[in-house]
Amino acid sequence: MQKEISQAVIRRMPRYYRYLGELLDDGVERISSNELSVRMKVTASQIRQDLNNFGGFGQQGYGYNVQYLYEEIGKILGLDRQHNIIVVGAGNMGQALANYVKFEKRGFVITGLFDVNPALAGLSVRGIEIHMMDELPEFLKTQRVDIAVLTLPKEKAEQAAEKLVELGIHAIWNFAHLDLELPDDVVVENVHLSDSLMQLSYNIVRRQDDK
Amino acid sequence: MQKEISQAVIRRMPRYYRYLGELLDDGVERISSNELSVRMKVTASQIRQDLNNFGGFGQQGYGYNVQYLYEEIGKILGLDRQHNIIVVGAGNMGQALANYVKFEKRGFVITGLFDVNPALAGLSVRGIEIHMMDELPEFLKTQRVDIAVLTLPKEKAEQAAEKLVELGIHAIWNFAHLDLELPDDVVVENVHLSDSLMQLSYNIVRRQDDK
DNA sequence: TAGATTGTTAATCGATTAACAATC
DNA sequence: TAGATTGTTAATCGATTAACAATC
Repeated sequence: MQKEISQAVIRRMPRYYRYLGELLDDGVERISSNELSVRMKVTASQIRQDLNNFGGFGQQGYGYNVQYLYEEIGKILGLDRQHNIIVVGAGNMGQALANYVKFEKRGFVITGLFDVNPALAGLSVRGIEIHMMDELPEFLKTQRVDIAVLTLPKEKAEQAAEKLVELGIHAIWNFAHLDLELPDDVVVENVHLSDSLMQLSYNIVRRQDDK
Repeated sequence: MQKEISQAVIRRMPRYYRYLGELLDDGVERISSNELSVRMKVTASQIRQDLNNFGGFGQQGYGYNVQYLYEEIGKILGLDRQHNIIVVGAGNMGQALANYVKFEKRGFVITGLFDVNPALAGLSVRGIEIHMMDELPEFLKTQRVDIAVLTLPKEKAEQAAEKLVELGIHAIWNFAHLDLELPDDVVVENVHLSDSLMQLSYNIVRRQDDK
């Protein structure tokens, strides 16, 4: 088992990936930690320190090859493989995510939508069928699912999460406004939109008070 | 001007608010930092340290009054006032957010949707009209807008953000997949969904590799 | 009053930044 | 080779945890 890498570092990796992708699009071939630090508004030291958690991707006197580093970070983030995704909760948010095609380019493929609302049964979003929750066991028997996106209201989310884990799901992208209590081997990533909005609100109020 | 409070602390405040709200719903009158720490899986020390950034809300030998603390954190987060919001980008994500009524309960009221796509002109979501971007100056002249939600694709987002700031917007909730370069007095809160998904992906891959 | 628990200071831990020897 | 820039160790800074005196 490799040494544990702090979540602070992990959180920065997608941002590096994004900037390197832009550099690649701009036809930039090599970049030094210093140049990159100016663009990204972080220290060059942090960039080198972060990358060296995963390996020595650079070369003294030269810097980093953009293409190579981009691909390596992609691999670190698991973007070199396909992730099959189901969306549990086919309301507005679930449908919006299902319609978002950019994820697919990165290997995140939505293969099914699920809901409890019978009014949605048989409908589909961008060609992806909406199933009822009771079809889930059969669905998971016949195909691999790597990630379940949880976009149910919080009253239904806890129970659905437990069901998902019971059926063998090991990764949940949780949009419900609660902390899921699940076994340790289940990976959960939370998107708490209202927390984010409150943070914004705090910063607005503070700016006004400071004046 | 009060002393600067770290963003690490701010990020935790909405979570305290959520747990206190649940306690309130459960009819709990008082709670000690220790009891709360068990529920929230953080240290009691951190709770007391965090809260004391804003004031002494507790009482020795008693703990914290749930109702009182809930309200005080609400005030800190600016939930005691109304925030008028416009959504710029009336695609799937914009419409999903406009349909999400829970924000309204916390004082975040969406008063208009904007887009550049003429096909959407005149339509409305949950009674909120979709305007064209060129109506924005007039709209902002006639009513107060505190927050602009940016749900445009990244190619259009930068320009729209500049326009918004030019027209007097000081707070942006940014869902576009880029870092906005805006003046210091503009508050930006980012929701980078693909970053979040990549973090999840990283943790999935790592768990598999560890085995 | 005695017991409980805060508010706050001090100690520890971890993350960031600086410095520089290694090396391309 | 000389110059540039990494990889990595050491120093600093900030955040978290522990401890305890203050006090309800």
